[in-house]
Amino acid sequence: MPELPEVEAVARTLRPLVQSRRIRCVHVFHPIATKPQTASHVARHAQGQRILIVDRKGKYLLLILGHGLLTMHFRLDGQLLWFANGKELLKRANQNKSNVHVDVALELDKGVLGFADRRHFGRVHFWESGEDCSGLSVLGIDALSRDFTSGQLAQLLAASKRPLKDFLLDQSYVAGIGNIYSCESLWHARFNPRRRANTLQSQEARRLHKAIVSVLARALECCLHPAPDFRNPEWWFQGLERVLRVYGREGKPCRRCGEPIRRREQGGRSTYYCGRCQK
DNA sequence: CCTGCTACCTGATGGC
DNA sequence: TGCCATCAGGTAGCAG
Repeated sequence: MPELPEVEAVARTLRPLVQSRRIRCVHVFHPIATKPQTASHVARHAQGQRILIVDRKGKYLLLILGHGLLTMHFRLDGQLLWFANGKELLKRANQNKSNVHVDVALELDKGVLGFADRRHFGRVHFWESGEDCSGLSVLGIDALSRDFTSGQLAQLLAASKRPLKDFLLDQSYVAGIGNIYSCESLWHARFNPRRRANTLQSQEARRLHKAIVSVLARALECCLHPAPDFRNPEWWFQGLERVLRVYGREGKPCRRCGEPIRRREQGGRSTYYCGRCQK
């Protein structure tokens, strides 16, 4: 569940389920999911605490506890699951037959929250303070926050010589944009992904800002309708293809000018763009 | 400091 | 069918 809109939809859906619940017990089925922290570190510190706030920063989901916080990062494929109680968790999770994979589970005073990622890229960590989490403290302006204005974006762009695509993927400038929505934003704003950030005029920065905000807003709407269904281990975001204009459309005609969409490796990732109308 | 590359993992898909 | 290569929405760590 990768980029900002997906994590935001998860945070909003999760909030009423866990806010002000107490964590009775932490089960770490696959300790790789807490690396480099140990399973017992996470379990010991989280157990017995109340979840005060469910928050999101960039692509991080935060559970603010009475003391310290849990961070969850889904990387490429991580997801949340929900079980009625500990009994149901143990019956269904990680049994050969059931095929329900769970890496970490928080048994609450009502219900069980599971964190699952078969690929084991995703992570659950405990921190005394958010500042201790390097991935969190390095984040720039959150793309959904009020602070993300076109003026702020213009300033950041002016200070970077990197290609726009790389700039947008770097979470320390603007947090939350990933491979899909960077492609989408650049397509909407009609910028070539290789264009250098500091070559944008202020008018152009405004155009990019508008594209990012509208792309993320539309994706968030899509992610919320229907909302994630944590009870169904098969759940995933539906209908994103509907809102995507360029990502994954290699060879298909550009929806603006008809030119075949190209795919190119940039920064080790696939970038989709129109060679004719993105300048 | 900045930038670019690789490793980290598993599963789905498509060509032969 | 089976086997192999390629691809996947992300980031940490390291070398230059």
